[in-house]
Amino acid sequence: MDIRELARHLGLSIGTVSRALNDRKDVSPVTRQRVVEAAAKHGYIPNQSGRTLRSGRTGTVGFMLTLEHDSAIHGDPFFMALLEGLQNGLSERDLDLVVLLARKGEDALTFLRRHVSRGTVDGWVLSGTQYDDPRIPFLLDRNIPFVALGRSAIDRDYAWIDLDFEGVMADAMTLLTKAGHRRIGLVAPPATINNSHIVVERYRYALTRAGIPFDAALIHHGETDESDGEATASELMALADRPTALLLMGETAPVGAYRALRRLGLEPGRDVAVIGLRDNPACRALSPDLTCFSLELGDLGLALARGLVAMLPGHSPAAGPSVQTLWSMSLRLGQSHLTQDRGSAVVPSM
Amino acid sequence: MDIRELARHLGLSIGTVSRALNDRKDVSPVTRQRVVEAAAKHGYIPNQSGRTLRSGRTGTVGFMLTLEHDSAIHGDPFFMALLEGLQNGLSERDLDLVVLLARKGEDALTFLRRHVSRGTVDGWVLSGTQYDDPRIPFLLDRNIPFVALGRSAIDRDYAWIDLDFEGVMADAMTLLTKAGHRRIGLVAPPATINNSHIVVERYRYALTRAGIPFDAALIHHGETDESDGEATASELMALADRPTALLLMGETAPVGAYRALRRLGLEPGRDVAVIGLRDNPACRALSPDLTCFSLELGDLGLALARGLVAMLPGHSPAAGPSVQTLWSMSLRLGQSHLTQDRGSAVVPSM
DNA sequence: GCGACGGCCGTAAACGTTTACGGTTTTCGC
DNA sequence: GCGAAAACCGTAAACGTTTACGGCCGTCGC
Repeated sequence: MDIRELARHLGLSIGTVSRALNDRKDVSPVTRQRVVEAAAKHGYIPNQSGRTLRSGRTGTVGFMLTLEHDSAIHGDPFFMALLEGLQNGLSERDLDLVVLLARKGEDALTFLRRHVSRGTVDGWVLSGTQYDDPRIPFLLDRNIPFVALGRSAIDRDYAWIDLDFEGVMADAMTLLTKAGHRRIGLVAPPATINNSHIVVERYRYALTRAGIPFDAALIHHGETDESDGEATASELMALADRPTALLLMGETAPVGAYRALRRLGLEPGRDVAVIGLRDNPACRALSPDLTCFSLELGDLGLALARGLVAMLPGHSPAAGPSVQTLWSMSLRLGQSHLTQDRGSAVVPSM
Repeated sequence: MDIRELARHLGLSIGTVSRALNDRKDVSPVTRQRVVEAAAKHGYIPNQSGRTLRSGRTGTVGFMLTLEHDSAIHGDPFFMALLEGLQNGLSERDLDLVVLLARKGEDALTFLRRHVSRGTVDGWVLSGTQYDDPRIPFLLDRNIPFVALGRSAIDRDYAWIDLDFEGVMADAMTLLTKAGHRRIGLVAPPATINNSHIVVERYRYALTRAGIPFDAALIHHGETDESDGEATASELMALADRPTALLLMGETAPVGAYRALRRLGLEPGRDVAVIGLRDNPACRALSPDLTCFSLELGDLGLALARGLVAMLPGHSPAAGPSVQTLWSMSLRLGQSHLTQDRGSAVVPSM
C-alpha cells in the first residue's frame, strides 16, 4: 500500500495526502478527515525509509546497550522496567525506542559512529557511562541529541540523569558510623565507571567527617558479580584488623558476600553489617533481608525519555538548559545492616 | 559524506562505487581495493534509508520484546546473554539486532503490523510465544522470515527453538518419584503460555507412569514472581494432604517459596523438596542451593540467529526445512531437592 | 468591482542508494 | 588480426516520502 495508491483512491495528490497525515497546515479539515479515515481503512502506514530519506528524521531513539562494561544498570533484572519507562515516554511524542547492541569486539565509539552515519536513530540514550567517556564529545561535536544515564567527568554541558550515589553514600555511611562502625569495607566496580569514582570519593569524605582514618586496604575495585563479591568479602575479612561492616555496590555482590561470611562462621546482620547500594531481585532472596537502596526504574526511564525529547528538533519550544538530575534512591531497611554487639544506635535518626 | 562525494574523490561513477562496496561482480579487484580504502579513509558509511528504500533490505533483525505477557525468558537477568548471542550470530552475516518494545497499551499484533509495514527490519525473533499466537500466522501469511523462541500450538510449519521442558519435567519427576514423593505441587505460569501447557501435560504423564493419582489441587497457574510464589506455596502447604515436594516454573518463584516454607517452620531441602525448572541468579542467592535446570543462553541466541539468517533472502543456499529444535537444559543439583526422611534414594541414577 | 490576501491543493524536486541496461574496452581462440 | 565474448564501468531510473513553490479559487476591505 503506497501513498500513491492511497492518493489515487482519494482522488487527491500525494502531496496533500502526506500533509494531511502529518498534521500540517495547508489542508482543509474535511480533507484531512477523509485522508485519515481512508488510511485507517486501507491499513496504510508510511514506509519509514522513504520518510527518513526525505525528512532526515527516523522517529526513533536508540538505547545503546554495552555489554562489556557493566554498569549499575546493565545486567539488572529491573532493566526491563527502565526500557518500558523509556518507551512510554517516547510514545508520548510518537517515537519508538530501539535497543542496539555493539557487535562482537566492536568498540563503543565505532559502534556509535557506524549508527550515526547510517542514520539509524534521531537521538541516543547512553548508559554505562565511563569516567572519561569518548561518546559524549563525539555526539556533542556533531550536535546529535542525547541524554546520558550517568555523568562523566567531561567538563562540557550536556544532558544527564544519574543515580544519586552521593546521597546514597551519605545515608549509608551515617547509618554505619552512628552505629559505631569504624572499619567499613567497600566493594565497587572498576574506577573507570564514573559512579564507582564518586562512591569512593564520598566514602572518604564521610570518613573524614566522622573522624575515622582512611585505610586503602578496605576498598576493593573489581567486577561486582556474585563470585567476585564472595572473593572480595573473604579477602576483606582476612585482614588483620577486619571490617565490621561491608558496603557493596554490585548487583549480586551481596549474595556472594553472605556466602563468604557464613563460610567464616559470621552471620550477616549480626556479626557483620552489610549494606547493598542498589536494590535488585537477587538480593531479595537473601535472608536476613538486605538493607539497600531502591529506585523506580520506570520513572527514571520516563524522565530520560522526556529529557531527550526536549532536545529533538521540532519537538520543544526552545533549547532550554539541558536536564541534569541526580536521581534519588530510597533506603529500604532490612536487618542486614544491624550488628548485635554495637548496642543502642541500630536505627539512627535520619 | 555522500556516495556521490566519494565517487568524485575517486574519479568513478557512483554505480561503480556502490558495486565495489557491495562486493558485486562487475568491478575489477584493483578498483574495489581503491574504493574500499577511500571509503575507510573518509569514513564513509552508506546511509541506511537510501539503501533500504532502494533494495528493500534493512540489514537488521528485530527482537520483539513483550512486556505484558512474561515468558520464561523475559525479565530474566540472563536475558542480556541471549541478546549478545543473537547479535553475535547476526554479525556473522553483517546484520544487526534491534530490540523493539510495544508501546503502552499496544497489542502485540498491531505492534507487529506497524513495524512490518514501516519496513523496520528484515526478519523477526519472536519470544513470549503464546499457546495460540496470532503473530505466527500473520508473519507466515506475508512470508516474512522469523524464528520463534518457543513453540505455539499452531499447526503450520515454521521455525522455532524451544526450551525442552519435556525433558526437564521427565528428569525432575523421576528425581522426585524415585525419592518416594507422591504428592508433588506444581507452580506454573498462566496456561496461555505454551510451555506452561507442556509442563502440566508432562506432569500428568509422569504421574501416570509412576502410578501416582493426579490431584488438580496440586497445580497452580498464575504469575510466577516472588510474591506469587510465596502465596502459592503457602496455599499448597495449607492443603489437608499437603505436598512433600514443590516444582516451580517461575523466575523468582523459588525465592518466595523458600520464604513461605520457613514461615511455616519447614526447611527446604529437608522437610520439603524444592526444584526450580529454570536457573536464574535470584535463585543462586538461595540457601540451601536450589536444584534447578540451566542453559547457555548465549548459545541459544546464536542458534536463533543462525536459524533466522538461513531464511533471509540471498543468504542461504536454498530453503531447507525450518529449524525446529528442543533446547535441552542441564540439571544442576543443589540440596533443595532432598528430604530428610525419605531415606536412601536421594541421588537417583539418571 | 478591484486588488490583495489567505486557504487549499497540485507539481515536482529532492533525499542517498541500488541495479538493470548498455557501452566501451580488453581478452582470447583461432 | 578478426570476431566474439568477457570484463569493467557509466547512465539513469527507480524506491516512497516530504516539502518548497506556485497556482487556483474564494473572501474581504475599500
